[in-house]
Amino acid sequence: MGKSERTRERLAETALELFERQGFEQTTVGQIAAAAGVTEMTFFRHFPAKHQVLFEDPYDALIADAVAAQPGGSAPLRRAAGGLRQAWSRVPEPDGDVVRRRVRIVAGTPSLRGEMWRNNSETERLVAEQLVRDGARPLPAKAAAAAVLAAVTAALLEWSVGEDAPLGDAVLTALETVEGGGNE
Amino acid sequence: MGKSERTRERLAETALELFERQGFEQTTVGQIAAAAGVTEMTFFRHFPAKHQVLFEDPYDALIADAVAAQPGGSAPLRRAAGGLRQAWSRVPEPDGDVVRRRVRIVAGTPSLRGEMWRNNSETERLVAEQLVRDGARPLPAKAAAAAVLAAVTAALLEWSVGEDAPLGDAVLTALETVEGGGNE
DNA sequence: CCGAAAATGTTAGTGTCTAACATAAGGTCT
DNA sequence: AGACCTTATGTTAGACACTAACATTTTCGG
Repeated sequence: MGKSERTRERLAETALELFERQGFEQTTVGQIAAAAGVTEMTFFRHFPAKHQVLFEDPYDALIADAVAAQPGGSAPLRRAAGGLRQAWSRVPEPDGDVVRRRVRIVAGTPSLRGEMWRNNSETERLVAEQLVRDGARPLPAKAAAAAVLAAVTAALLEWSVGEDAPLGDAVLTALETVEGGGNE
Repeated sequence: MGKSERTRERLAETALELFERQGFEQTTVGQIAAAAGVTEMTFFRHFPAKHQVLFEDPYDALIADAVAAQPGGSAPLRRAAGGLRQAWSRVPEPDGDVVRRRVRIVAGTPSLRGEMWRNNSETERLVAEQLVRDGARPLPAKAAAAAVLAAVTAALLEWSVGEDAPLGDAVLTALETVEGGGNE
């Protein structure tokens, strides 16, 4: 394990603690760096922006693949939802509660919610692309991708502030809401 | 018409032109202010942030009301979609092409897409609240609200970059995609 | 025309983030 | 172990978005 990874780890953990204690906006990058024993510049060498300490998800490719693996012929929304469901079943329940702590910060900070969405938009693009490749028109493809990802994101945010219901349940409920939404 | 409104108008128009010509990120607030014949400070007196020159929508309340007016008893997603459809029918087709020009900028600037989402989150909250008031559980309510608004937003973005199909068509297509998504 | 209120200007500062260059720390090979 | 190269970190300087406090001008009703 290189020195770089250790520093990165230390910065991420230190930042999370400070955010929890005094809020995201009230915490300066200088404080994080000092508390981790490095300089401000070093922080930006490891994370391109302050908020990026909270966003490290390699799920994008996984989701796009799962969408591609969905059976063709059904409606875009159904394919997208099915893909998300399958991708979800392959990912282990989040490791520790680090994910929850991070999302909790995001949920409580408006500017970070915006960042989360921006983060999602790459995934959204990949999913929509897959749907188009499978015969959907561009607009329905994008609408379906956006809707499904928004629902899952909503589930994630809701889960983070709740007590300790499993994340899997929240995600499934959200998917059922969009997918089976037409009939009661 | 007070002087304040005239200055605000001038700033918004000047900003839009500069954004179109050289991009949002490449345009500084100082440039906008100078081109409009005022100071940087004056800009921030009229708009709390640089990106806010592009976001002036008073639709929130309208949408929430329309959702509230939906017939009870059906699924959250259907109520939300119906509300959006109804709200849409009450709003006149966008005035000039100023809306399109603005959204086009947003569509082409990742950080602004994030801001757009953050802007939507208030509307999302109101819609979800209405759904809960009408008997839905919190999570399905939030998922439905997020999904429907995300779909409409996707339609808006797609419309802005397209040639000149009517915005109404795009919105209806997006709503049909989420609402009738279960069956093909 | 006068005076209060609103609009704008000035100055100074904080915080995020970038770029260029300088130093230190790590490991490799002989 | 010691020279050597790579990688991690430090330093300095600066652009830009935004805020706060105070000064100045402009507008407008009486």
